[in-house]
Amino acid sequence: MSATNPGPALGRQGLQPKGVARRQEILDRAIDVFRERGAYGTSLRRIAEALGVSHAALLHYFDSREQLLVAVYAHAEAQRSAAETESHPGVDGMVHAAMANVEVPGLVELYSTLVAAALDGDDHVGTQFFSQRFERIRERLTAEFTADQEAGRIRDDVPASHLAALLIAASDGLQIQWLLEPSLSLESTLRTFATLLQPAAR
Amino acid sequence: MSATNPGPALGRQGLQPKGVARRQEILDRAIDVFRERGAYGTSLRRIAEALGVSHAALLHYFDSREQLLVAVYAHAEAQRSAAETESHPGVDGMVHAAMANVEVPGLVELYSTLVAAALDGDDHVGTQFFSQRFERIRERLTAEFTADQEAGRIRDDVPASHLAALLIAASDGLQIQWLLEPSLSLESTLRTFATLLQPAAR
DNA sequence: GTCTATACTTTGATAGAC
DNA sequence: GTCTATCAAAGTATAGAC
Repeated sequence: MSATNPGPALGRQGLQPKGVARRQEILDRAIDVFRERGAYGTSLRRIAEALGVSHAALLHYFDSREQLLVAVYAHAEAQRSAAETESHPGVDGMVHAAMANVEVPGLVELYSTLVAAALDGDDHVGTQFFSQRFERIRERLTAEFTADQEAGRIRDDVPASHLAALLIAASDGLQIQWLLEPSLSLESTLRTFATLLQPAAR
Repeated sequence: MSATNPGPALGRQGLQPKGVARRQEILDRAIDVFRERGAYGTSLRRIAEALGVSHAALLHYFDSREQLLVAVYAHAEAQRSAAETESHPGVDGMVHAAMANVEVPGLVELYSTLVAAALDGDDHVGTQFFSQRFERIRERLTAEFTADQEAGRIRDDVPASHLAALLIAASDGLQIQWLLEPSLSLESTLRTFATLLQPAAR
């Protein structure tokens, strides 16, 4: 998971600089709530209670609960991916990100919950966010894989775009499987995917 | 996704044969509700309304809403996987299953929602169900891949168990990405995974 | 602009009547 | 076995204090 731009529209529009700053405070604190209690029992009132404000106050900065949750996830992702993504490109970066994700309690659960909600037919906040997020990461990985193919570092008999989508899917899916069965090695299983990309030996 | 045994404990215990039959009726009808409205706005009262009963009646057969939803998913999965899985083993079976899943409105959303909830720390009904489901499918695929490796049909320089977990993860993740971006080809992308498994040519 | 107070609606769940 | 009644919690929306 990575992001270079948290994107706009993840909060109520037309806020003053002071309001934007306050919104950051809310997001910072809200993340802690998820670290403590997970994503399940995290109602607006719980988050508000942890912040020492009323739940209605949160809706002054976010149009809905879902918008707040998406903003929280985007904020958490942006906090790390700045340096993380660029330092470890390709498969290696995904391995590092995946391992970092599963160590933050509630983060994968939050991600999975929001993605599931984004699949709903109606237009949710999450639908646009995660569609764009998937597309952005696919494009970045496709470019990297294409370069790898041209340099002969990985096999070139498969479309780079397919490899990009597969790697994202594998990373997301393995994080879930690992949380339900920690005995399987998230790292080595993901690295096996990298092995599959090696050019036909000999 | 596959299942040979829907498993027990997906409904209130100690029901009479007549009650079990009624529970099947409820599940059959509940699936239709998901086909029509998706998983999002599917409350107990909505399902009950479609059945012509009160929401409290549903809770006579299921301990909670989540238990009902898990039973609905297990029922939907069992309906098809009986013949589906055995006729198409290995990667081919997963491709068929994935393509069938995304064509049932709300099914992937229901699956993703329940899996996300199963990640919660507290013991949910879904936690046990999906843990066992993942383990069962991983074991089946691992056995198939191991046989393929011994027969020289796929490369044997990677653990079959890793390939099993990767394939499940890729299938689950790609279904989600496809629902958010139908322009990418679910089938050919998944088949690319099969290509990666081919033994080192030449 | 920021926030509290308050009320409205839906929902999951329980208890007890028939 | 099913219903009605009821409850607590939650998301949402509005009015108004400061």
